[in-house]
Amino acid sequence: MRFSRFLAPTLKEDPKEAEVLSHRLLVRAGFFRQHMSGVFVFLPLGWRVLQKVARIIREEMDRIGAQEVLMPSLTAGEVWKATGRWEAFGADMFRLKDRKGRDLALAPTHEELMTLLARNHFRSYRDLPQILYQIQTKFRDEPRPRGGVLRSREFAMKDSYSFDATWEGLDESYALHDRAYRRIFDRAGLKYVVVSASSGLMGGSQSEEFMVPSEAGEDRLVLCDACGYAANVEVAEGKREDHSVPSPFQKMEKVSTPDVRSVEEVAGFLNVTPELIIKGLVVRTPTRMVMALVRGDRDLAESKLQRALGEEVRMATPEEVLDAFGAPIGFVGPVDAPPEVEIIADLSVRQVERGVVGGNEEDTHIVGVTPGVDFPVSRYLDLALVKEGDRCVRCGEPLRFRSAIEVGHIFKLGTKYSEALGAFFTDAEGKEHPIIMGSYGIGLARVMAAAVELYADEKGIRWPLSIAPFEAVLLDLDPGKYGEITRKLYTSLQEKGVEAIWDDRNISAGVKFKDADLIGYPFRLVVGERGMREGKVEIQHRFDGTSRKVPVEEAAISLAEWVDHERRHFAPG
RNA sequence: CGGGGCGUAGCGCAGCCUGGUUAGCGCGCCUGGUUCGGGACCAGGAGGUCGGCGGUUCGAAUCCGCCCGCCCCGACCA
Repeated sequence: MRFSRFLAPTLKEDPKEAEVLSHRLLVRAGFFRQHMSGVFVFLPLGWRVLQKVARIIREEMDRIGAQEVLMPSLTAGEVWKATGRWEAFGADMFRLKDRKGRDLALAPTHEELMTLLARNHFRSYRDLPQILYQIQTKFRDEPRPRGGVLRSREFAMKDSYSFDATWEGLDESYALHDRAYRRIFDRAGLKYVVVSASSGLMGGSQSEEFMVPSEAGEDRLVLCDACGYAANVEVAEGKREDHSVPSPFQKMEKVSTPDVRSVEEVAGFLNVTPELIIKGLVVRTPTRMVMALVRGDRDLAESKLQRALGEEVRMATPEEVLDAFGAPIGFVGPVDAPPEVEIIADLSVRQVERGVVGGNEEDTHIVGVTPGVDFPVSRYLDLALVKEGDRCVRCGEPLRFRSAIEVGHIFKLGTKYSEALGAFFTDAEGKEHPIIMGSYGIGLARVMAAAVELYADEKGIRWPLSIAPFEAVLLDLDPGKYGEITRKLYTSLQEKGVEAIWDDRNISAGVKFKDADLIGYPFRLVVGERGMREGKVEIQHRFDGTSRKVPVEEAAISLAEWVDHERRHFAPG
């Protein structure tokens, strides 16, 4: 490819819509452009990277016996209604109607369609296990797209689904994916950690996320450097250093707290520390209302509560709270709560004596209350988010917190979708059972952005060889004089299987160097006056800057060998 | 959805507060010339519904109202 004929519009200045490093660099270097909020046009460079990532994924998915298919993006509303996700997805799902007025959706994911496929074709235990996957565009109307391609509304995703007859089979399919994912991310050159994650509702299910530590990431990780414990904050456990705090309140009494709602406000108003305050969070499940209590210095971990309740959980709306408690959010509490509302508390609450709770009356709190004495608690569980200062549950060492980009997620679905959509198989005894499923995703553009975040330097991007848009660039500094020599070099590199682009533009050398650094090709071969006086060209490695000068005749061979050597770092296995 | 910021040439910005000639600057683009190993120089040139609609005014990029879009923080997010 000649650069002069290649669409790679590089920019000298940062695009103003871009904040995070990878977004700025990828736009500046001409990999993609934004079309609208959360939607991108991938230019040749960006598309090449995506295809490289896709190729690695395909090879590794095929290696575990998965079969590639392609599902539609345009889907019938009924299938989502059948599993309840027509409602569950809410505004996150792009919806439309066809000319006959039929409900349609742009698929945000494909469990439903894959399950339907399984229902039609996997009828016997003899048909199982199976793994199907696709690389497909997903649509989610994110409330707030951000970080460029890190969270977008239309994005390419590899999603696979496993179908098993037994739970042991699911474990096996899950393990296959775990191994495949490690190989994929290793081959893509990423540094990542595998953390346990929220598995949602399908009780006992396992779920792990593949996370690339980066300030640009939206997820928070809890890590233990001593023993290797790693988890998403949503589910992380910690050893608490909680201690109880003496209370200034002698007896239980109502106090007027006009317009004092949050823990900070209450603490300030009553002149006590947050450790004396008990927060009451009201949540809804599909079947009931629950009040979760957490000590004022901690935050509720919704996914922990969800697991404890075994049902989908969401925060109750202000109206629902007012309805049930007769008091607005901010003043509700466990004392004289409606009897049908179960009161469940985080461990930290047990430490509170003569503390403060909401009064279930506007502008009122109750002080001097003790859990278990002044109000009932049906059970004490770990329901709080781990916080700074907590220690590792396994080894007791201090925990570390980090932001990260979620590039992959694997988890055991169970039978939720197969039951809802009637995907049953017949066992050896002729009995029917729901197919046991797993679901596994990788965000292709996130892999791209994560690599940029990981390795970029002040000059620009530094691609891992395996996902670079081109392996090498040939800088022809004087096309008039050395054009023919460079052309030959280029041809010979092609013959040797090195994927190169030839910068033949008739512009000053500085621009070519800057662009090459910005775009981040792993190797750069320079043909210019300085070297050619001695009949030599320069080959430089972008990553560490090492370079060699070699005679022109040996240049192609030498580069090809170097590239080949480098490829082994990213080789499968 | 709450809070904040922004919208002026392909890109990045100034001008707006305090209304008044042909709306500027840098980059990029075009033509000619000189350069040629780290974002060259000189000369000439093209390119604008000042996000949209409405209002105030003799006069609006500038003031007022509504709307749209984009970004950031938060909320939200198998």
